Amino acid sequence: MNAPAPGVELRPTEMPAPAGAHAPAYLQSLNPAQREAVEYGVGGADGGTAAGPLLVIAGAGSGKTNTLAHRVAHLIAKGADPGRILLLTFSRRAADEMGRRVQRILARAAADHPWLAQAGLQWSGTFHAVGARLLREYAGRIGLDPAFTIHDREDSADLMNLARHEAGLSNRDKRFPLKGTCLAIYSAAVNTRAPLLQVLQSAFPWCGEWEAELKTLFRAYVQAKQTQQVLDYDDLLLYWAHMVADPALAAEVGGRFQHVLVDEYQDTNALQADILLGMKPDGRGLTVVGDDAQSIYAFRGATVRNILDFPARFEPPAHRVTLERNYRSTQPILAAANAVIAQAAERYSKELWSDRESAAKPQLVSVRDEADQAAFVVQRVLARREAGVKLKQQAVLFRAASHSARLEMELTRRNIPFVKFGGLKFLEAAHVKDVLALLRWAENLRDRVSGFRVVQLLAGIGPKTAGKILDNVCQAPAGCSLLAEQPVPETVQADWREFAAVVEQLRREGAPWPAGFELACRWYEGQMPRLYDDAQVRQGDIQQLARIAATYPSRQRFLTELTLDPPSATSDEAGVPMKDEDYLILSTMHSAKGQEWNAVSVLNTVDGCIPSDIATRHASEIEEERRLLYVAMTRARDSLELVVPQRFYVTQQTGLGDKHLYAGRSRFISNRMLANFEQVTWPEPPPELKGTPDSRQAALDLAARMRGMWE
DNA sequence: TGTTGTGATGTTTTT
DNA sequence: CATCACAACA
Repeated sequence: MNAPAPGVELRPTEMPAPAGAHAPAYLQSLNPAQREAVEYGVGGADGGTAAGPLLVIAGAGSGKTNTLAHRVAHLIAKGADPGRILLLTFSRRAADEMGRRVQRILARAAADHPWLAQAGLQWSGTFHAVGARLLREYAGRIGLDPAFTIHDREDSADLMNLARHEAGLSNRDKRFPLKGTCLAIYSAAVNTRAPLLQVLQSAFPWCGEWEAELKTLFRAYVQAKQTQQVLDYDDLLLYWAHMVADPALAAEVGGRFQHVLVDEYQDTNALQADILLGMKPDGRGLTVVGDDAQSIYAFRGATVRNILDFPARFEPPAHRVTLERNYRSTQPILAAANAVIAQAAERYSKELWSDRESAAKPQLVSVRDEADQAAFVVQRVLARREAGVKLKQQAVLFRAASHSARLEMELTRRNIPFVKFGGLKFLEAAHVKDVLALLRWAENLRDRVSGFRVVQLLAGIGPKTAGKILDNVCQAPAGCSLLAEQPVPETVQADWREFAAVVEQLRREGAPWPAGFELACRWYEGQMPRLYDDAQVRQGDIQQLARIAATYPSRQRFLTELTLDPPSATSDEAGVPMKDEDYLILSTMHSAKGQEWNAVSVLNTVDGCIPSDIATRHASEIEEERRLLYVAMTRARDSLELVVPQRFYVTQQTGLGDKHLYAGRSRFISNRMLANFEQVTWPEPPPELKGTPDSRQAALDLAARMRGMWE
């Protein structure tokens, strides 16, 4: 789908630092390329003056975060106003980390300029979080209620479903796409800014026949969101983009920020690119950083073209700096990772190198099945801990959240603490959503999805009654919600009155927080035993939520920030372990982005898992899976092992059968690459079998050869 | 009208 | 296995 990438010239990054460098002491630790990225366009009498656009191509482990942090600190040290720097990161976690580093660098610089140590970034976060903040501020001028609530993906899907039913699309003779699919299509169209038909043809070909109906549905969905004053994730970007498409507002919003810096630019989409261009049309003050080889969010509309085409979007083109020196991984690990990415259909001329010599190649470990895989990983993890590597410095990565189930059982059984990132279900649990729906409805009575959910929690109220109540409440004049006087069935009257009183109290002006949470909880706990058999277990989650709620200053902040930045980790026990406790990291490959560990184990390096068998329809999807494996491998500093179970169970199977598949090693580790790995079989084959051909191994080799015929 | 059971169907990654 | 659509019951 893509034209060949523009070549990125190799430049020697290992030149000695310029003699007699006049740079301040806090930049001495950087290599020349990094320093160029930090200092480009900064300087002169007034360092706050914004120079032309800058693109930093930063390979994995090339000190990208550090470089960006130095650039921010340098800008501030040279006179830029920290309150007028906008730093867009991929996650809240990344934003916090960046803020800490900037502080540290400034503290070092503060020896010369004591006032610097106080400077803190005020505008840093994800595109979505910054968008939400700007939209609330400008709400009055763009026709939004500043008290709008934000729907997460599931809420959005529920609203889509409502619209879907109302449009009469749910009972056709031919099956209409389900709510999740509808939302995915809508979201793809919004984020890629492409016409619906094109989105359908390229990504949802089986829904092509429904174009007209989908258009109708999306019109209804947008209408519903607007009357209810709710925004979905995409709206946070879409409204922002439209806001800066208006010249006057664009000048105002863009002018607030002297400098805009974007991290992980390879994972931004067309809408985000338009936002940046809207705010900084000539690119002055704009810095983007990323690595095309690590683009792994195409499923969310991200396009690697953003970073590839960035220079040419400006006149004169953006300045480009490439960071190729890797400080993270040992040379053998890097060689293996380079070999994997070298197979990519579209190659970008960038080859990472490291001077961290090591004799240890990454291992390709053959195990019998997933049980052995879990046992193997646990054994290795413990061995490394004995050797002094903290559990926190070790990570186990996998393609899909469910892949770690076996390992989690084993860890629990052996009392090894762990924290799992990605695939979090905490906010998706029905009871957590119930409580949030109550709070969100209290925040915004027009939010139909929340209201619909919470009202039906009462015994005796179903969809029909709930619908009527919501209609009445929405039509009531502002400020008088008439909650208590709803036409509920006789049997529900008492319960309803109690419920209405709770909502009224939550809505009262200046209701204290987190006392409001307690109030909502107390009511909800009364309903739980009736709703769930396992109310006891679920109550624990509610208490967990209460602890989280208590850390926010207000209900609005709590609701907004929880949907935009849900707790990223779960552990088996309630809550994240104590900070000083040691625990093993489990993470999806996606959530591992930007992180690094001393030791990394990759689970299920098997065709069907990576690449995922549901992502092999399109060549471009397979390419993304390849980059995903590359991202996983480049997280490792000293030790990397890819585990290949010869046999693994089909995760979702009917009944109690032991349906399993024999799958080969991931196609991304081709035979030619085997020299980059040390091949290990675990457990070690018993001595009497050594030398005799292992039938299973032989069979697999043949299979590989069959596949190789078509490479 | 509301709740509960049955059979069919999709199924990853995340702001 | 979880969700959805629909049919049967309270």
